[in-house]
Amino acid sequence: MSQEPAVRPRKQPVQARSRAMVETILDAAARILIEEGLDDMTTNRVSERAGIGIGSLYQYFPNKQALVAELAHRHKQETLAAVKEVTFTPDEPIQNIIRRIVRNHIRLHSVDPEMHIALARELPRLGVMDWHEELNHDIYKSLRKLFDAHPLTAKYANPDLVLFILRTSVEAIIHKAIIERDSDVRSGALEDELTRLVSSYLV
Amino acid sequence: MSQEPAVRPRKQPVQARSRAMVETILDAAARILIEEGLDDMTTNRVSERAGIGIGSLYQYFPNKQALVAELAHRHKQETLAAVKEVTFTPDEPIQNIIRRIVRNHIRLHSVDPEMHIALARELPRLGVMDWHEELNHDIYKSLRKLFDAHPLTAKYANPDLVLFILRTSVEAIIHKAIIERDSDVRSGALEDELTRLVSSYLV
Amino acid sequence: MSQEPAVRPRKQPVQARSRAMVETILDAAARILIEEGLDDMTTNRVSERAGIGIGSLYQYFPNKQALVAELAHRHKQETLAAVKEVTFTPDEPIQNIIRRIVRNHIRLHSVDPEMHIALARELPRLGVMDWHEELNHDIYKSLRKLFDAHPLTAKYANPDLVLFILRTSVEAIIHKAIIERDSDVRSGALEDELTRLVSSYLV
Amino acid sequence: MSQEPAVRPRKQPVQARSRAMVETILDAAARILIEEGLDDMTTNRVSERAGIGIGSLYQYFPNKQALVAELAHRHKQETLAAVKEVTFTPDEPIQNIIRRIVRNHIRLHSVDPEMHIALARELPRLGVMDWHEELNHDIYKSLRKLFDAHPLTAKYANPDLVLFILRTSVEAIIHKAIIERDSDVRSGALEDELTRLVSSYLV
DNA sequence: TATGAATGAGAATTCATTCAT
DNA sequence: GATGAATGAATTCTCATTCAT
Repeated sequence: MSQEPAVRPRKQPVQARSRAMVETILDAAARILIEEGLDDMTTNRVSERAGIGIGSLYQYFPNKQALVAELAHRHKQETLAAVKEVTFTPDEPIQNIIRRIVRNHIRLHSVDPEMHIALARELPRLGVMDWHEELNHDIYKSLRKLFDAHPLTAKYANPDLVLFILRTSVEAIIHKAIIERDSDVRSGALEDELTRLVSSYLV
Repeated sequence: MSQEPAVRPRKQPVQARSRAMVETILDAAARILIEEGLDDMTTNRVSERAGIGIGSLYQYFPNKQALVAELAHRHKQETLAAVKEVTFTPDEPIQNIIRRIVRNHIRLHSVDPEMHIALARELPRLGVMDWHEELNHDIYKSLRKLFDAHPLTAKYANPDLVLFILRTSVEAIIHKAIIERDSDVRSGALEDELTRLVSSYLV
Repeated sequence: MSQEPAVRPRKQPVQARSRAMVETILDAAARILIEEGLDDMTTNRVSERAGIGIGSLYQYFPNKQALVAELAHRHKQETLAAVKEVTFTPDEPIQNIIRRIVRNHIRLHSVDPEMHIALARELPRLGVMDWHEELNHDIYKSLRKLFDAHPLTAKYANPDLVLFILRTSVEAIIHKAIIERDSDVRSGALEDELTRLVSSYLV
Repeated sequence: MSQEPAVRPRKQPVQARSRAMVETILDAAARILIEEGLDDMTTNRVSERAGIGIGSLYQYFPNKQALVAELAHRHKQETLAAVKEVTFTPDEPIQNIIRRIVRNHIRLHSVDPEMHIALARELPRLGVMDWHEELNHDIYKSLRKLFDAHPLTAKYANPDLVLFILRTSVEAIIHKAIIERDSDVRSGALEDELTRLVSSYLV
């Protein structure tokens, strides 16, 4: 408490420590969320597993909700980061375009499947219905572009509904296939079939 | 004890009261579940909203879990009751068959949409993943029959995956449409598009 | 409710029925008390096991406490009924007298050992410390007479303490032997040793 | 971190606080147990009387059972700590030996009589029948040694029963005398009489 | 800044007792 | 009288959050 002159590492990496701590906390939270669910993910257990004090956790997250929100946010970011916006030119064969969109979306779901499943399982009751939506935003934009660019749109009385159907089915199928049909995902069979589903529906 | 002329079934007061109480409890529970979620559906709040003593609730439901289970069970029964197994003859136009299957499934989800949504939101974390599955069983059986009866099957290398895709997409689309696109459901537009989706994919 | 003339058995054995009901209730209570303890002997369980309505139980016993009290009272009565006050003449060999006292007390504890054990286990916390005392009253009186009749008393500076010691030891030994050393009780070995203990101490 | 001159053990605040809290809780629990019994010793009342939050109680005792167990454990430890195993040589006058054993056992019961009484009153129904047994273990060992060392044993057909009788009577007499005959305990009269009881029985 | 002891509102559940039928 | 459905105070225990050190 008196004169500890040049003892402390100069230029204390406060930010670095903070970041590390946040990382540690989120890792612990993620593992518990995935393994035991949101109800058993108590803040005390998280801090314990993270090897830090519960007080420190509250230094970085004002409440449990914020912790979960950050978990979801991170997952979304990581996921979206893995996605390249699909671009195309109107004269490109539509099959190719669709296949690229589908492939992109499958990859998007493969980033951290465990977390994806856990969040899909736990978040609905937090009123975070838009979380999934946002993840779908990319494919939505791609499909939208496809619509607007191609003369297909004219064919449909209710293009909005068509888009809704495509989005929803592609999303649900991939989500469930990741959990239940891993081999089909890996083999490319899922990609083939989804491409066919969308293509045949659109054309 | 002998001739009581118009012996109206006397409505055994015991059973009648019991049933009424169970009904009251389940109604209260359902409303809270739908409006506020499973976490806020505490046994005390349910009894309070039902206008009965907490002890009475436990007279009929040994624990909270049993209450939720009965809610889910009821919903499943009511839902399945609304479903007529779709039958058809192989020479019938496939479009018709598919349309009937789709229509049936839409009706199945329209029984008590609020409860359907609430259960879909809350049950996953109770490990009741099979609940949705069971509800889908009917459409699954119909689609399976369609497969087996028609010479379509031969066309697919992986008929199992095709079936999975159809089931999942139809289910997810209807589920979400009920929530988000009520007008399309009512207008029949959803039925049209779904029929088209399945038809074009299968043929 | 109207005219059921000579249907009811004339001279309705109201009292008999009441008695039978009380008996049934006490039997059920006794069994549960012995087998599961006072905490698990809920009034509802008792009425259920007795095959009667809970309301009927409260017709005869104003509260749970009264039920336990009656159980204890009955046991005491049955026990004391099995005891013959030990009488003797001063010129009788003291060994014989002591043996008869001891034998009497052993028999006293053998009446309904299970209930005896159960009550000894459960009653202390109800503040019924005097229950055991009263049961000992008989041996106490016998010993007291022995003291007063024989010239032994003079020998002791504190005859009250001597009596206390005898009462307490005989009681405790028999009580515990009934539970733990059944064979010694039956073989008469306990009687022999207790007689010796008292005799050698007194003379 | 180097030379802090008179580094008084700094009294780790953590441990000190924890200990104090545990002590406070146990004190409150003990008082309620003694004064009102186990049934009225609710966890909330204990925490209230201890002047702490109920949550704090559960920080140190995982459940009510653990609290009672610790109370019993503490009492046993304190009691046993007060006892010096009685040793002797075979040629020592047996009266002396017996007197020392008796005296020892009396002291053993005098440690915290209120708690001793309360535990004896409440523990039986928790199935903790061995608690008293263990406390008696010391006198048992001493008596056993007396038996094995002296040629007395040969005299008895059933030495085991004799030992049982001695143990049970000495234990019961002391236990009850502490409650009912405090003056005799203090005056030494009890010690005298007990010595005489055992001596006359054994020789 | 990090800590973790302390908190207390609130959740699930039990059970002695009442009273309308 | 007999019944048993209904009651609700009371009990054990959890967990998000605070704050003194």
